[in-house]
Amino acid sequence: MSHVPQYLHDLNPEQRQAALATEGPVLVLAGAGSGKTRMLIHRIAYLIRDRKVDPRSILAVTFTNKAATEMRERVAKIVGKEARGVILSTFHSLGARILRDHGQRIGLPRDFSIYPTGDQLAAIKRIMTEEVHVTATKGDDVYDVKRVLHQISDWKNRLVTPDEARREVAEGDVKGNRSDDYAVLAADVYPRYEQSLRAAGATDFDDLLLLPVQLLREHAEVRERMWKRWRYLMVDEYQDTNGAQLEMARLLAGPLKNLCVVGDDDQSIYGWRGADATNILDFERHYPGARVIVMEENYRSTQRILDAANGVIANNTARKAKRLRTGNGPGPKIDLWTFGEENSRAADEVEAEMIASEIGVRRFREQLGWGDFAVLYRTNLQAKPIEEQLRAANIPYRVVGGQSFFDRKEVADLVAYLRVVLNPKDEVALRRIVNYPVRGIGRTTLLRLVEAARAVPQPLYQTMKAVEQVDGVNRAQAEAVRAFVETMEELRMEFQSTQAAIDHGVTTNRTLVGFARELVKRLRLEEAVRADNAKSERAAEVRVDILRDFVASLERYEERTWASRPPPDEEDDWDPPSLRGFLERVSLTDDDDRKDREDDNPELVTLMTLHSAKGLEFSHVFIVGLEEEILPHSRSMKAADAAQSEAEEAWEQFDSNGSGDPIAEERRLFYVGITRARHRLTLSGCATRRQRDNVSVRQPSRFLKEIPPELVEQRNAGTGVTSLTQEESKELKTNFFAQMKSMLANG
DNA sequence: AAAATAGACGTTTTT
DNA sequence: CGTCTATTTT
Repeated sequence: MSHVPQYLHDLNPEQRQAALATEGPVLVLAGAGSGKTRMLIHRIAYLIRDRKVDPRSILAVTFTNKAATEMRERVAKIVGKEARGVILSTFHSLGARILRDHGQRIGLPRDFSIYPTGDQLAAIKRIMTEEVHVTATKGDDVYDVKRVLHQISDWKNRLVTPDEARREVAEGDVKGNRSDDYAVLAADVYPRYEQSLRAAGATDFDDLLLLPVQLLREHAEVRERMWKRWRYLMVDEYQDTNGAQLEMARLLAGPLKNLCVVGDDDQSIYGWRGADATNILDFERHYPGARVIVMEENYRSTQRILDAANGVIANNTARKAKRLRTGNGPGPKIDLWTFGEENSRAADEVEAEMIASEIGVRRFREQLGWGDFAVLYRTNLQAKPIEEQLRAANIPYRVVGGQSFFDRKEVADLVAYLRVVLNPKDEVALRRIVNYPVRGIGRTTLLRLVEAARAVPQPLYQTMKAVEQVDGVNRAQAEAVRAFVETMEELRMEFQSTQAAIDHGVTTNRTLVGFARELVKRLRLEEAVRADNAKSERAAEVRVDILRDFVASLERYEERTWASRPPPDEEDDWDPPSLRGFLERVSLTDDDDRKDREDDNPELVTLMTLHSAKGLEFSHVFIVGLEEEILPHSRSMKAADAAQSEAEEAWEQFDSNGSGDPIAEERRLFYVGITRARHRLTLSGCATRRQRDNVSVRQPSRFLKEIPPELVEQRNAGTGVTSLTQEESKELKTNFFAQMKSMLANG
């Protein structure tokens, strides 16, 4: 360490320390905006350039593909094309990769399917009705499929096997609470669900973590191979790891333990998905002798914004004490806006309009681009009024997240066909397409086929191939099934020869996209889409375009994969385009093509949830809907209440600061939102809000009073009449504003 | 088996 | 309110 390379002078002392600490376990507690990505990039560059480490022995895990891509680009800027060898991926993609290469050892086919959430629900629902014999009606409080799935997913994320789950439930020890009907039901469904996944040659998201852990635990040769391959591990956003990811990191780090984890316990916002902030808090216990580096210097925000953030987060106690500081100036005060109804327009509409016009004015006065602005909200629903007002004001915007392109019915149907072509055992996909487009294979016929398949048991597709041996299927129906199987068999053969040609480097004109187009044509999928939308010509064309867009994304995948082909001597990490590869991307990276295109355009106002905003920054940030039941969300409030009354029943002290406290997580979410802002932060809330067809009265978010009042400039917008009587609405607003004021006074 | 009509139902966050 | 679902009708 006698001489420090030039490029490391871009780092501050803590960042540099972290970048240079390449050997052994390292914990980097990196506050928001403290340049942790920058540190990681330089660390990777240092390993390659100065420690002469083979790039291929470096593995860096991030939480989103977007973060991984960005990191790769930035590393490439320093070290050039050598960056290619570094594996940068998400835990889930890494898991998929390990399973693809070694999953056969635990009985998983190479071409396994990945069930997205909708398919998981479909599978569980079927098990509930067919096997457990309970009525799975959506919304039914006792048998809500989603809740069952959530419980199973929670077990899987904690590496709890079906047997252990059953025991857990029997002992009444589910999540520290006493077990309820739900857990009992879920414990009943869990083993059957696992069985159906295995029978279908399928995994779900959770399996992409769980199965690699199983594989690594049980197969020493695989473990050792990984250890030999990856000698330097980095995990970003470590506070968001769940039990399975914790274990996967441990197994991969092996005896060498060159594991550098980076995170911020204050930004742990995925508890609902099984993430456990205790993982980062306990790192030093898990890895004795770990080096700990704290990065508190913030390069992003003004002092006022940081003071607000610090003020809010200080109310959480189960945390590593950190206090962000910055050399940036104080900056403008934080705006706090409150809205009431105005001229009978709902307050949330007024709020949205105000934000739209403010963005317009600021852009003009401060010479900014649209891309300098972001509007953040708790739930995707809240995007709607904002979108409407931005559109009305002719402000270009993009909405990040929300329902994915791949959840669109048109796309999901085509994906299902591709999945069956690749893996005919994939029953959820098969059932989705068996009568789409309509081909005379109805409910009854399907039921007979399923019964026959279960009786053997064998995959449904297998039974369909031998349809004439199934009882109770008449000739016309059998003919329909036979025709379907025949088409699918032809398509499969065609696919297999296409894939084989590609794999063997035969550069004929055979492409996957060519095959997909043929499939669409042969099955008349575009016609089917038009038929489904017969009422509106326009809607039909939009949907057909979506379908074509998806096919085009396959084409881009193929082109890009060829383009990224490395020189022959390092080709062992590269595979030619494959349908399996494409489908894997489709399920794990929510449509990166589209994101790439949008990110290239900086001239758009960004709308997104607080969750999606993590890791990003904007000059001007608006956080809307700062009301009780939105932030904190009503669901978290209910969960907190439930936890509290349970504790009271058990005569225990309710630990409102435990890292599992739902309200504390909501507070962190707010903290994440605040710290996205570089220059100016605007918070807003409504005194009333329209929901369904009635208007509800709102209370200001409790988190607002945690911001030191001297940082805030308050503005009350909205006067005039409402659909309520003038007096009522006036009173309502007076109350709201009075509350707001007293909070600020006491705060 | 498909279409049409009535009805319920719900609304967190996402790899 | 508007989206999806269940039931009924043809």
